[in-house]
Amino acid sequence: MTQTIVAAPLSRRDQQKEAKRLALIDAALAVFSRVGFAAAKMDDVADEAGVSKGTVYLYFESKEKLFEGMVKAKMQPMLNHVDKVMAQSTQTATARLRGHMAFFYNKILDNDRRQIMRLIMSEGPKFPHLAEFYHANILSRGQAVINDILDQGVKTGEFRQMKGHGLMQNVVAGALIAGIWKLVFDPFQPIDLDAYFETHIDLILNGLRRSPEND
Amino acid sequence: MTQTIVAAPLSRRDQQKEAKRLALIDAALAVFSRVGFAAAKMDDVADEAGVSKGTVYLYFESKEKLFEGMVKAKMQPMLNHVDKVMAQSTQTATARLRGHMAFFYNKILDNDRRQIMRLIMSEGPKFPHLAEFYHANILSRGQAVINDILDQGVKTGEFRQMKGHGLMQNVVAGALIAGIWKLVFDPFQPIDLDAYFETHIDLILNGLRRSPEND
DNA sequence: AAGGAATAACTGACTGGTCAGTCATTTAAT
DNA sequence: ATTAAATGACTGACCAGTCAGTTATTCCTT
Repeated sequence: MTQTIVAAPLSRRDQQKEAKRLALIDAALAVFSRVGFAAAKMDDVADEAGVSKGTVYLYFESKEKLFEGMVKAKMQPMLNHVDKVMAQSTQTATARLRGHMAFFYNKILDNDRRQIMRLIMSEGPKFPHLAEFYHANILSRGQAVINDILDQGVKTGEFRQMKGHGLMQNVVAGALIAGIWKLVFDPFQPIDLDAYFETHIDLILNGLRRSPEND
Repeated sequence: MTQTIVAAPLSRRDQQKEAKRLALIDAALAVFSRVGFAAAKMDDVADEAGVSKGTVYLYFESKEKLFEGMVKAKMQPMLNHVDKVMAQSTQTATARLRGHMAFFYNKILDNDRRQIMRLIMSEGPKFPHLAEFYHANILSRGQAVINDILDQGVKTGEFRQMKGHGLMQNVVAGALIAGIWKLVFDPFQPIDLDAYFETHIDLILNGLRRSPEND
């Protein structure tokens, strides 16, 4: 007998609804990744999620809302991690930067998130809402982490003081390009992400490092 | 009286045709940039070029061919420059890298080419032909230049020897991200390309430089 | 516990609008 | 007069979004 508890009961129905919502989000990512927003068919999303087209509209009021909902849902889990990294200030800045970048390559550049990154670049100008959300929630947090690490490095003397306009973008640029390259040019010239990562971190750490010429 | 010369006569008609072809290419770039490939209407391209839709099909056999033709036409002029840079080996590698990057920011990242870059990223996976063309003709040339400069730098002792997988991508990544940022996130967080360029070249040159720790 | 009403979830045929590509006709250049 | 270029109404396919009808779940009564 189900007791009437204060917290949400989460009935069979609600569980199924939630599962279906997730299935729709996965289907949407798959279809949008494959063909882009404009060419994606709601029927295909429905098929891929194992429901009829009408059902999609019970969960998302339009194709645009589906797209936005999918991006938000897929990005949410990233946000938690960021705070964790912020708290690691016991390590050296060098170690933190390396650790954060490694996380970036492993988790943010996994296939799902790579696709979303590409979709934001493709569709961003047509969905200012979405570009703004992505900037406010994802990018600005990433920026905060990198800047925190860079500031620490300057304080400890690990890194030199740089003027810094666009420093954060330059520090992570290599990783973003790796993600894009994988999606677009890998068939013609594959890259090995592990080796690429080492080059990236080596180049950037050395670029940031205090050195005789830069005092 | 038009004499029958050996070289092409280039009649009024041919001139007009050529002009119309260029107008169509400009119109295509404008429309595709605005809405992407799938959402672009041939009618809009025709309007923007000042012709009727039927005319577009006299010049390009399909929407896809128009897209491909536009990208190729807009990228062709870049190719000449590259060879020029290759020949500048009298300068130091540092100066050449700086010069080439400056060119990159000024010319390759101008608005037209930025848009094309974004279109390649967006539509590349759906147009393998095009991604391949872009890779074979544009990227591989850019790569050759950068690698040539890096090799020279190592020989002269300006740069340290790096293992180098993905080195070229990492060296130019900052510039590509700048272009994308301008198109997608500038409304929310503008970047100043001049200051950004200085940060980029400073970080990379220092990263490449021989330094006591890296011998 | 069973039957049955009430409600929520789901379905897919249909509609209205859109658009790539065609072609009979018109206009312009030679 | 002949040939090339351009037009735009038209066609056929396609697809986002709707909604009347169907099925599954829950709740209520006895």
